[in-house]
Amino acid sequence: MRPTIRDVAQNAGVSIKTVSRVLNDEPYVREDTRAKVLAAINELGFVANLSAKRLAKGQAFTIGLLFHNASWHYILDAQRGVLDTTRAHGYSTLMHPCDVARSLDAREILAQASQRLVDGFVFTPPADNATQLLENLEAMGVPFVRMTPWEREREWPYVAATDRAGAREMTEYLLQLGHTRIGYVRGPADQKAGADRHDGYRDALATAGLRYDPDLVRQGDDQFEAGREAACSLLGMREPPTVIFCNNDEMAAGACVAVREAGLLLPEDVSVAGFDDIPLARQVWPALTTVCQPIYDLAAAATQMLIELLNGQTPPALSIEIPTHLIVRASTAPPHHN
Amino acid sequence: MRPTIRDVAQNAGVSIKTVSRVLNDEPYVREDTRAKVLAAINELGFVANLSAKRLAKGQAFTIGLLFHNASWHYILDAQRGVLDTTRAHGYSTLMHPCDVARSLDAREILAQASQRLVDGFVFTPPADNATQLLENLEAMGVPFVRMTPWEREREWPYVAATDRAGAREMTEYLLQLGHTRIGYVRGPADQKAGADRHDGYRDALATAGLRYDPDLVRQGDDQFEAGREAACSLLGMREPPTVIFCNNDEMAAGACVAVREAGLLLPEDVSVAGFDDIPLARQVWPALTTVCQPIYDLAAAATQMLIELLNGQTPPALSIEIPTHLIVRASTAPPHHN
DNA sequence: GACGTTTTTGACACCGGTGTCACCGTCCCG
DNA sequence: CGGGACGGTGACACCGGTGTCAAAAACGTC
Repeated sequence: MRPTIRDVAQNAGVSIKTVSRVLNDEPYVREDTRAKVLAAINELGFVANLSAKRLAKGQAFTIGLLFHNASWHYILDAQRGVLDTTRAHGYSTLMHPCDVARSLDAREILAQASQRLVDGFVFTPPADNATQLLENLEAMGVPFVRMTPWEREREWPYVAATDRAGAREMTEYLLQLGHTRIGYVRGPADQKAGADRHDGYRDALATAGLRYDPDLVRQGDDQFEAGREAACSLLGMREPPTVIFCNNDEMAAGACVAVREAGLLLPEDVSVAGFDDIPLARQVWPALTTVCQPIYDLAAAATQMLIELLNGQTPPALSIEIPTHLIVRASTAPPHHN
Repeated sequence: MRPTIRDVAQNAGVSIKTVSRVLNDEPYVREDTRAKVLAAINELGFVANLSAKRLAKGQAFTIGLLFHNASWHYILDAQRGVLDTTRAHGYSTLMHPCDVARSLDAREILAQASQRLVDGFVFTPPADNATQLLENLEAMGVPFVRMTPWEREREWPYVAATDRAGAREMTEYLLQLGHTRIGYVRGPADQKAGADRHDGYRDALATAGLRYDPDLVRQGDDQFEAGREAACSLLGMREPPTVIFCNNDEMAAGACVAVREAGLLLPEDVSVAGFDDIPLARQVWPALTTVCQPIYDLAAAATQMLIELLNGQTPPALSIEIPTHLIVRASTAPPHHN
């Protein structure tokens, strides 16, 4: 049998409460008592039982990380950001791939909170269509932080990248290269981040005095295949765009394939740009010009904020925006004039 | 306050033990009693507290998933396989990115078991150099299953793909295309799976009556950059290979870039082949010829086996091999004869 | 109706920690 | 020297379930 706190107490000749004090670095323990207890702990090889602590404290010391689609590359970075932060605070992380918009999954999420499996949640996008779920969590007093921009009127905490500014910067760069017909592949309709990027694209066009042309815009679901299809459709136009800017890198990789399949040269005939800067962006040829979104930092910040909320502290801010930056690689070039 | 089992008992007019019986579908509860209890549960919105159950049962109902490098694409598939299986059995999964060969990380893994955070572990490769850790776990009575081939003399359970046969099949396919100088990029030296694949490569050469030429072999660490460097080195030889077969897809993607950078056509001048069939294999251009390793199934099988071990059952087998299969895409072609 | 067997139920200890509060011993001060 | 403040400690209830075991109820048999 593994030793318990009672065994340690007996071995050290003190009460269990005193052992507990030593374990938790509480004040009011004399130095020599502390030493006795530590010696006993060492001698017995005692390690505290987390389940007992959780029960007694009424806390799980665990946060749930919700994400939609495990095939999304950036999830790995988000996971690392969350895991590193929780670990640093002595918390655990419960991964939960799910679709927050599905009521079945929403019920399961609420159950995890009810079962005291987790103390709070970090949502990665897309989580913009789960108002009902969020309201339920709020009513249950279960805190959460979302990794996605959010309208201001709700006081729900979030951490986001400067999506709009990032997309504007990319579009300005493309305009500067000389492109005037810039194809755009949007993300899912229900995602605020995607909408913001789209707005950034429009901002840059407007500033440059160019008309926003809906014919140059396609809708995708952020997956590779959607990027390929959207690009294929854009390239099939009578007057196709000279560059295709996608809502994320995975779709941009798909667009690259579509360019190749159309028998065109990349980037000489058509340029392609992405968003996110996931590892894939460097692993395709030519490497993708993209907007770097520091997902690890976003995730770490979201987790930090959540843990502060759990500890009853007031985080310095309930919304954080982390800047993106343009990364120019080889998939973009000035337009080909024939 | 959330209702407890005592509230339910009071509301239903029975003892807490009877409520517990209903919750756990134990026999010896009269139908009408069960109905009364269920009604009370419903009325109060009672959900059992998992922490209490864990303490009482002395089990965490959680397994730890250990993996080395979160940037490896196949980790996502492995995660899904593990998560789906644990969830189906009412278990949770604790992700733990770590380097099992580092003693600091090994200590943390042992601590997780001591703290009763987890009941057992699934190891994803590389975990071939952690004998010390595995022996400690065995001594503590903490079960584990490894996703990697393993020598037979140790009775440690594992789940693996048919790495050797898979690499042989690929090499035979390349030979059949007409290649005779087949470059090979090995995986890390301490991984059994990599060694097996290398053996499969040699098997096929031997069967075809070709000499194994160490000059055509490079060593990589399974990352993109290593594949690029290895391929670059191979292509710089006086008589370079006509195809480069890599230990995994990520290095193969790197090799593709090296071919491009050398100003060569892929696959007309040089072919490239990978192993694993991760999503990346379909997202580069041309799509990679590779060996499909059903990682999801491997992970699910490993988890299933672990849970059976935890429940004191004897799994049907303590080692499982899951077949791989060749996937021919566009990155391979007959050699260019000039 | 008495009795043995099987089903159904409850009292209560227990899992291994934490929180509350009373108590003891010192020290300081008037 | 009495009394208040405070550092240090322990007794014990408590967190919310599960396991044990004995008692009660239901059932069948003669």
